[in-house]
Amino acid sequence: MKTEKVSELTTNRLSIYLRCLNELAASGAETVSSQAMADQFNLNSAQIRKDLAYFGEFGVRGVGYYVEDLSRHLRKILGLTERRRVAIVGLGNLGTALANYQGFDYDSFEIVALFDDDPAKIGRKTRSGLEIQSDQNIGEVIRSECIEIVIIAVPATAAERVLEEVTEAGVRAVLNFAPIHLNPRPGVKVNNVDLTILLESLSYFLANPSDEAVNVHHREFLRHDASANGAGG
Amino acid sequence: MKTEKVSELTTNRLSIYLRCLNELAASGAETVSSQAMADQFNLNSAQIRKDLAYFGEFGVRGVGYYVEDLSRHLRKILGLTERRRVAIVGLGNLGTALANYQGFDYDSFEIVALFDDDPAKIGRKTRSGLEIQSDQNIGEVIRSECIEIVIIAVPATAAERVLEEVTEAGVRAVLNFAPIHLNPRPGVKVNNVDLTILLESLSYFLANPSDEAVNVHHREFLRHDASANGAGG
DNA sequence: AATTGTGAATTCCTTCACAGCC
DNA sequence: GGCTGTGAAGGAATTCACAATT
Repeated sequence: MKTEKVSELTTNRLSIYLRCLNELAASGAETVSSQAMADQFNLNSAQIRKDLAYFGEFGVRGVGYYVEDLSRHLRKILGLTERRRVAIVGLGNLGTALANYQGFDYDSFEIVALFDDDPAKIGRKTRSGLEIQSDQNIGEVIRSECIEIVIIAVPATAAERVLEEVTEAGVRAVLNFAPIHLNPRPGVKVNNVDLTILLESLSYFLANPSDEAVNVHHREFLRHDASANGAGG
Repeated sequence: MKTEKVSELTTNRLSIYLRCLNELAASGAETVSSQAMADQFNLNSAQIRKDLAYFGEFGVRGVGYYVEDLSRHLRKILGLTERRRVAIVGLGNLGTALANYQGFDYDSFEIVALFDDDPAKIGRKTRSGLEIQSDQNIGEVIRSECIEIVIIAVPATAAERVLEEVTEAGVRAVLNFAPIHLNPRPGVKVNNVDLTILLESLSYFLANPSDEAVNVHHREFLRHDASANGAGG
């Protein structure tokens, strides 16, 4: 186990490995080798071993990794053993979709508050029964509800101010869907999903034919991109 | 102007520069220096100059870049001078939100078809008046409507098959929101938005306090992922 | 004087290759 | 024999620093 700083490229891959392990566990596999995982994602087995080695020695030589055991370790490393309270700001199309999205792991992420500035929306409830609140109260509610993660789904023009407010209230983790570069203060992390960049990247690809498309794809996936995605701030 | 292969990290940044130039143009600025742009996004001015230099010599020494001129070049490079026809597959919460999303540049991206496999949804129209079609016809419609980009917003279990079908129909650019790793065939590009990875990355950050948060943030944003990115696949 | 364009240096990330262990 | 963990090598992306240009 090393103490040097771990790259976000590495930690993002941990999520991918965890997903893989979940599937393996569901299919009844007891152990898995780094090579087997690497094959699934078209990446290098040494990279998987190295990624894991930043956090400990989880494998057994000659055997591989015990699926359940490694899964438990990764969940711990990723902080998924605690449930994080999440708020969504901006209940337009995207915000509403996210509020109703069934794909989150509700053991790890619980949406507990919704904010909007449109009086017509305030007081409405989403399918899950959660009520949309006035964004006048953001700071107060974030504190009282112990919200740790905020999803920004407001227009670009409002995003900066929202970030400012939630940061002021102590939030240190933000997922931003507004197509704008946000400058968080030190100690605050913003992950960006920038649909404009993602689409323009496809446009570039279509406009500039290349014969190495697959390799490009794989590299970018496994680095993210964070990209997340996409885009980041 | 070089002929070597351009990294996707570079081309994604072009989108960011273009957005910056749009704002500058709106504010009436005639020229801009790489340093001025770099300041806005907390990145290195040499990187901007180098990114641009892959595609030509757009600047004037001692002056900087002419905003309108560089903007035009970037739009051309990114293929935004042509309008791409887009389809969305899967009209759940997310797909519907995307179908109604107002943030796209409609000069460059036009949503022209919606597909779902739920008989209850087929025939319904979105706010924009576009009708949801049966996904039985995906291939046929993609060809007849000349669709170049497909947005996958179906559950993870269905994503692989959708990719297969649209690829078979000739689509080479895909934006995937399903939380699964897709293996596109050569010549097909898939950009991924993996909300699971993006959230888990925030969870990791919260679980592992570090004092270098801001730097990490900036680096990841400007590289993306990815992420798209967030996440990629 | 200011700013670009770029070779060189640096930093970061990935892959190789093998010793060590089961 | 098979597989992990990792030092060393290789490759890629960023940043430095300066010559070239207006």
